[in-house]
Amino acid sequence: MLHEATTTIQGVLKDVTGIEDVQLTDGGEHADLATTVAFALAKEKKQEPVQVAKELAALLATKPELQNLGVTVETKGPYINFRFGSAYVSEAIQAAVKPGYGSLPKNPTRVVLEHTSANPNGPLHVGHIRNSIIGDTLARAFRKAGFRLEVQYYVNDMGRQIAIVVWGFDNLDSTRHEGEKEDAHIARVYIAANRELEKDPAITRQIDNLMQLVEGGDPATVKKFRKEVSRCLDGFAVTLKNLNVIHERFVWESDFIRNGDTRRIIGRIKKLPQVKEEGTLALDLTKCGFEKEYVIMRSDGTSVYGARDLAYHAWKAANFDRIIDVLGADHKLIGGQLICTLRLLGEKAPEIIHFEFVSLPEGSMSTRTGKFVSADDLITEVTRRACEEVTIRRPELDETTRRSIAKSVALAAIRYDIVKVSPEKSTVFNWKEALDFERQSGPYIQYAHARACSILEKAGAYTDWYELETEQEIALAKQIAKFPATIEKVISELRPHLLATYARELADTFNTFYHFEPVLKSQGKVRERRLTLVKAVQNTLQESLETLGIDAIRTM
RNA sequence: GGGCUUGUGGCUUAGCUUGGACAUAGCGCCGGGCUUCUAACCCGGAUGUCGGGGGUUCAAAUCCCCCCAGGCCCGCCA
Repeated sequence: MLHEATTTIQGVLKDVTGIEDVQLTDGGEHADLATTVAFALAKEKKQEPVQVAKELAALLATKPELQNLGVTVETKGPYINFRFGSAYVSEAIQAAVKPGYGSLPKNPTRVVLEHTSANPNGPLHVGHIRNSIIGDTLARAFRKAGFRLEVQYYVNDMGRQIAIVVWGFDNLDSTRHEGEKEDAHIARVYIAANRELEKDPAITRQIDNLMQLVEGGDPATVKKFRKEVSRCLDGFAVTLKNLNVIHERFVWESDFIRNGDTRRIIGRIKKLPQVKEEGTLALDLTKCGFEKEYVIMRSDGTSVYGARDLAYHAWKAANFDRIIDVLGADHKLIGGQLICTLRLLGEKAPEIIHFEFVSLPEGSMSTRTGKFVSADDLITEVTRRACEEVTIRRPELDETTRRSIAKSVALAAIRYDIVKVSPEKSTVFNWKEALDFERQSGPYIQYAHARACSILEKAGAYTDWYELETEQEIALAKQIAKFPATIEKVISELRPHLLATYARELADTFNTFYHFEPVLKSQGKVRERRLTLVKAVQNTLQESLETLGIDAIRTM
């Protein structure tokens, strides 16, 4: 809706001004869309901007494209303002009441999206799930935008960390505690092993040996690595399911050793003019602005992470049209090196979304030292708090229903709290905010949706009526009309937090409407058009919430 | 030391890519609203040198330069 109207206005502006790409801005309270093109034209024509705007607006008003859309043009000083008419509003509502509103036409582009990919040496913590939630929300937006998408988790199953875990299981007391979750068990052994390693650095040699054995394919060692990594992934699966995060495929790093892909890509790297073979195998990437050389192979002949990651990305490039990775900001340098190397090899490079770190008030999180808040603990605590809240608000409901609502509310609180912040901001984890279910939260948006559901349920049968009248009705409809353009923007800019902002603003607008415009108590056409509008907002909120990976519950 | 990045009312945060109309909203604070469609809500009020300083421009939170502060990175770890 908004997208089409914007394109039409831009087209007309281009015809009239001759300027190729006239930017339209949100008009705020002045208009639905606005342009400041008069400033630039004024300079060219050596006239006053106000005068130029006036003349331009008069000319624009005669254009049939705008008249057909019902767009009115006016000026306020040098600003040219466009306001959409009733046709725009009623068309928006007609579209918005239909299931699947906001979906974009099918797109044949095959996209692979990698996210989370945490090392399997301990449970997912609140830093890791920032990755999961950004990635999963983006994945949902891509699906909604019609793309063919596969979501992958890259399992780093042969890193040093895993060797340390395996060493711990071989050499330390590592019996699993009663009821201990697998990933928590792995972390406990990993932390203990690191303590030993600190006391006795000679253990490093045993770790190196394990790494050589696993890369060489020693069956007993490979089996041990696989066993512990699998157990950790079983733990992750529970956490990810609770967070409503979905991966289509888990891709194991070691597979790229076993199937020969790593060897082959190293062969190709050796032929590059930038290669440096001096004990290690490395690349000179000064061409891309990197001073440090990029090491691919150790002097003992084993590959480093970068080599396997190159093999993985070459495989993705061969099977998909677009590659998107969600990675922590600590991967910025190696991400750049990876892209540079893939380009040198003539391969498609990934688009990487980096997000900044989540730390604790007392400092950075660290699996190695056991300083972290696990995602499981977060889920448990937020769910407990949600249960209390539901019990206070809805004592008449049975326990099963209350628990079910609390679970959805907790998920909403966690996912929304994380996705609403721009990825480039580093954050400090805060229990008070995590446990807040009020404004600017997921539950707030769920509540607006449940409220709309409640009205519709009490309304009974009505006939759709798309002609709106009052200021509040029209404001709400215009907000609803922005949804498809928001999905489009999320995927073109790879910024899922825009959807979080949108959904919250839609809930705000609806709540204001709710308090000023009675629906069920109004009569005749007014009642019908308001019910139609409530249906449209309910559906748009539902589609928004689902794209955010949050349950659009009907009562709470 | 070098690179990347962030800095917006007491706290959290949008806007910055694409410069324009009084800088967005929440928490907290002050005042008001539940016999009325779900108050996880709404309405009103106070609170800002948009880190600091230069520059570009008719116009800068937004672009450029310098400085300050925080985060991340600079490994034959991943």
